[in-house]
Amino acid sequence: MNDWSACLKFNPKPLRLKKTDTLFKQGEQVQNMHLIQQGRVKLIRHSLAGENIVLHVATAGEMIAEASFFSENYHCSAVADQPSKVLSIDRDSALNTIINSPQTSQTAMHLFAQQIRDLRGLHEIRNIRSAEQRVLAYLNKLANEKGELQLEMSLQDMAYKLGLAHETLYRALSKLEASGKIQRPATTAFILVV
Amino acid sequence: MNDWSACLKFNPKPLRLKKTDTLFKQGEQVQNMHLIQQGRVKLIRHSLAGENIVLHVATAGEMIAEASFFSENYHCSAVADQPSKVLSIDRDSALNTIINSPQTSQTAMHLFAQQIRDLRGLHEIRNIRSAEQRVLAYLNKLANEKGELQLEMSLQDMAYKLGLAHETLYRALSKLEASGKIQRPATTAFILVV
DNA sequence: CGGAGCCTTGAGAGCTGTCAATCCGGGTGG
DNA sequence: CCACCCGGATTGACAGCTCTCAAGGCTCCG
Repeated sequence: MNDWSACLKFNPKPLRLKKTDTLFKQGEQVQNMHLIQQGRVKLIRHSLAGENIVLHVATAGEMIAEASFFSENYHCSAVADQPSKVLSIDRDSALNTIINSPQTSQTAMHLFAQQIRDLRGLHEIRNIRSAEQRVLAYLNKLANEKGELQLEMSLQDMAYKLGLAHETLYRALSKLEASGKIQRPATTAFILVV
Repeated sequence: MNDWSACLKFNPKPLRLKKTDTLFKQGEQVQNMHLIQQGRVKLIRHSLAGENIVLHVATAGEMIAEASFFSENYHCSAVADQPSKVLSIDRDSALNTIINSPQTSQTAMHLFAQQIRDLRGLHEIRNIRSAEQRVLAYLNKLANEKGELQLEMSLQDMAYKLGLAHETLYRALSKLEASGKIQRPATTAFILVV
């Protein structure tokens, strides 16, 4: 759903993370922003009681720490939940670039607006009660004009995004396929039938 | 959750809408952005088949048309679903202001980042399966440091945001009150008990 | 006074979440 | 090269929670 190519302007550094690798820690000074290209990163807040609250699970295509963009310290930690590829952007230089270049400033706002639209869209889809209809709406959103779709994430990630138990997603997909509404050339590839 | 005071820089015009009043129509040229202060506005897309798809229901505190910020035409219509108060900001002047003033540019990005954080937070709360726990998490998020909270929307709106049937929300609130976890001085006022 | 919209509560069906077991493919260490 | 392990994908069974449908009370407003 996202096209981060515009981010190339910000001179990103590619990173590779193994599971449990830490991207940044709560309280540290903000140095970078990150775009997740592949994998899954958990944002965790350590409470005083020692509990770890999962604030967010960021998946491929998401930008993290944009909330920290204007803050001096990270207010949560980021830990890879899977082997992941991340683009890292130096925050200060990005901030300077944005401030000094109206052009770049617009680009940045585009990215933000894009995220907002995506989140709203997902929110609306999650208001659909029926698992089958919800899944169908999501596939429709992601598919190209031919109705084809190669999922860029695991089915479990998709289930998470849709707010479904993964078992429920599997069953919904089976039913959709059985009723002929979709075809599955591969596990994570789909074709929507009119 | 939002503080739009920063928007005063953009010289907003206050509007009042009755139910069914149209804020803007799909296809029209984008002229304004809007902040909803009170009420509820539906974003509707008119499909070729003549169906009206509800893209989003925006409630108090939300900014709409920021997706259209960089687009020439509205790609959906906005209709008041309730008597509403809206702040209207001239899009071109806002755009100019933002482009020419690094300071204002940052303000705008703050607003966007804020929206993203809010949406993510809501998303995470909606991953909580139990209605009771979900409601409690939401109340916690909205309450002040004393645990007090005056809801700025109807319970039905809250149910919508949480992805619950309103009946389910009523029941969850009753149970929370019965078990002593919250108190309700008024229908839409709450006190969280430790 | 009447209507509209919101709040509330009841009853029942059905869908979804949970628990469990199995299969499968890729990656790793021996 | 092979056995092993881990995580994802599937499928089954079942309980329980949430949704839906219904009905009634309440408040605000014309």
